[in-house]
Amino acid sequence: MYRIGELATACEVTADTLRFYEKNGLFSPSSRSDKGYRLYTEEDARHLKFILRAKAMGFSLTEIRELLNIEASRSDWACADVKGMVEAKAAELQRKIDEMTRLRDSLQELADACCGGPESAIHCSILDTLETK
Amino acid sequence: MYRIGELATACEVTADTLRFYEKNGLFSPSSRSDKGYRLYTEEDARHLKFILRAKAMGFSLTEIRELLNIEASRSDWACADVKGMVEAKAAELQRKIDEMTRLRDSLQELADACCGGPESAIHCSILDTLETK
DNA sequence: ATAAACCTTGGAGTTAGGTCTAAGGTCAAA
DNA sequence: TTTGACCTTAGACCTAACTCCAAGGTTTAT
Ligand SMILES: [Zn+2]
Ligand SMILES: [Zn+2]
Ligand SMILES: [Zn+2]
Ligand SMILES: [Zn+2]
Repeated sequence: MYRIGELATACEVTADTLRFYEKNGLFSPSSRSDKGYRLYTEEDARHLKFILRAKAMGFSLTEIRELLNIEASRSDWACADVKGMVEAKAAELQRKIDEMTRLRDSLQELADACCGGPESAIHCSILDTLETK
Repeated sequence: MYRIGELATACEVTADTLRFYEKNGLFSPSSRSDKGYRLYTEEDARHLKFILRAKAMGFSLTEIRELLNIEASRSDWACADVKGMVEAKAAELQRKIDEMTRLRDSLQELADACCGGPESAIHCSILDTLETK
């Protein structure tokens, strides 16, 4: 049995984060000590690692809650459901990547047009563009 | 002279947003009517458009405040300063793009390994990976 | 003259994912 | 036995960029 600080340290998060996850219905200790301390089992630890892996994959806590529901009763779901979630997330990420790429290109174009020299910015093409494009 | 709602409509933002920008030191009306209504000039409108263009380029309001300072006294700055800001922003964006691309690839890999079929997710490789990788 | 549409202010609420504080209880070591 | 490290709770605070509200004053159209 781990106490909250031990599990937190082991998983490189803070105890506050674990309490936050608990309050938000992602993850609770299997039991409490007689004085009210949270006690986590190895199984709880695996549970937390699942959450942290999903988070590292870019899932929001809300989405992780869905994944946990599926994981908790796998037989009620189809592979198609799970794959659908992952592909939707990948597509969402792709849209953001595209958007940011366009932005980066615009910025690079802006930067390329500026001489970048040490003289006064009175004639700076970047400011001119922002002012009047 | 535009009143706040007129300028907001013309620039496709809300009056609340303009008040918010004012409260945060980005942009104020040149004058007020005798009853206290904000009155904006054409110059103010250009000012706002500068802000909105910078925002569309991905600059935060804090960064836009800096850009506005530079724009307000161009001769105190060098092209190098301005170009530096823009390139730093482009680099920051690139880092985020790289991060998201890695994430997207991981998700795609996860999805590719799953059959995506209609049968039960008991054997689902996605959940297995999240559980035990 | 009155209703609709506008404007003012200060301040609260939103989202996401925590982070921190206060005030107190518990446990292990020296 | 007393320090120090740990734990408990409720609830406030943080960032970013708004968004909404209440309660009132003004302007415009009919
Ligand atoms: Zn130059
Ligand atoms: Zn320049
Ligand atoms: Zn399958
Ligand atoms: Zn599967």
